[in-house]
Amino acid sequence: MTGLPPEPASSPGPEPTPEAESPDRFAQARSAQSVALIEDYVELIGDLIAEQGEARITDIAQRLGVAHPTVTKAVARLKREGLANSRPYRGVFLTEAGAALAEKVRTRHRTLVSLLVALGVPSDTAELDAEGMEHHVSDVTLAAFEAYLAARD
Amino acid sequence: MTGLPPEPASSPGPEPTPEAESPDRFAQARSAQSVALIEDYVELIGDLIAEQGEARITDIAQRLGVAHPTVTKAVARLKREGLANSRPYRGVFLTEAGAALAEKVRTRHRTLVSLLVALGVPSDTAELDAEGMEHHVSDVTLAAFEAYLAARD
DNA sequence: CGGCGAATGTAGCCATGGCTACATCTTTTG
DNA sequence: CAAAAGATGTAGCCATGGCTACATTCGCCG
Repeated sequence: MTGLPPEPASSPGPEPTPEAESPDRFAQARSAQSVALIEDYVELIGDLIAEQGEARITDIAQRLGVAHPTVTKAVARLKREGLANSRPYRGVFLTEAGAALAEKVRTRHRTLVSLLVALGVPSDTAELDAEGMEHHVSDVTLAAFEAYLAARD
Repeated sequence: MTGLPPEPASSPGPEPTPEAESPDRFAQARSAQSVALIEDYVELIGDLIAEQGEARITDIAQRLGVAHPTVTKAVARLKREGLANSRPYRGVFLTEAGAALAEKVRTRHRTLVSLLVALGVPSDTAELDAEGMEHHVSDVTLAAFEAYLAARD
C-alpha cells in the first residue's frame, strides 16, 4: 500500500526531513504501516520459536488470522529484507537481525502495555490498543515511557 | 488493503467479535489502518474549513503529501460513507457525521499529545508519534488518558 | 512401504491507496 | 473577453496484502 518505490523507507532512525513540514508527518505515519506488518511477523515468529521450538507457516497464519499463502508471501518479504530465512517445508527462522528486531519489538510492546496499565487502562484493552499503537512509538517516546515507569516505582 | 469484502467494516462501535481470541487482535489492528486514512482526511478537511473557509482537493493533497487523484478517490470514499459531500469543482464539505468524527479525532489527538508531553516526550516528537498512534487509541484508553491528565493538575 | 491427511508452495484474482498522463472546467489576467 | 494558468476529473498502471483453488511434498500409520 505504500506505493512509494522511489522512497527507500530507511530504518526507524529520526530523519528530520529537512524541508516542508506538514505532509511528511502523514507520509511517515502511513509508510510505518508497512513496518507494522513486518514487526508483527518477526515478533510472532520469535514467540513461536520460543514457545514451540519452531515457527510453521500454518501456525503463523492461524495466530495472525490470515490464510497461509498470505504468510508465505510475507515470509518471502522477510527473507528479502534479511530478517528471516527458511527452506521449503522446513520452518521459518530469524536471522540475527530478525531476532534483534523481534526482541526490540517485544520489549517495546511490554513497555507500552505497562504504561497503559499504569495509567489505568484495563489490561485486556491495553493489550489490544498496544498492538496497534506500538508500531508508531519512536525510540524517544519509548525512552520517556521507560523513564516514567521507572520513576513511578 | 483490508481485502475483506465479506466484512462490512461497520462504524467505530466496539464490536467484541464474539469468538476466537488471538487472531482478532491483529486483524483489528490491521483493519484499523483503513480507518486511519478516513480519520486523517476528515480531520484535515475540518481543519482546512476552519482555517480557510473551504477544503480544496489541491490543498488536501498538498497537506497530506499525496497526488490530487489520490485525494479525489479518498473523497469519493468519504462521500460513500456519508462523512462528506462535494460537487464537482466546488470544495469538499463535511456532513454532520463527518464533522462529529473530525471533532472526535481532533480531541483525541490533542489528548494524546498532551499525555505524551506530560510524560516527558518533546512536543515535536509527540506530534509525530501521535499522528500514527492516535488511530489505535480506544475510547477506554482515551478516557484513562484524560483521567490521568486531569488528576495530574 | 503404500497411503492419506496435513502442511507448503504456486497461480491468479480482488481491493485499496498511490502515481502519472491527459482531458476539462474555472478563474485570473492581460 | 479571450487566453493562460490553475484546479479537478478520469483513465489506467503499479505494488501490497488478502483470499481461494489447485498442485506438491512431508510424515505418520497401518
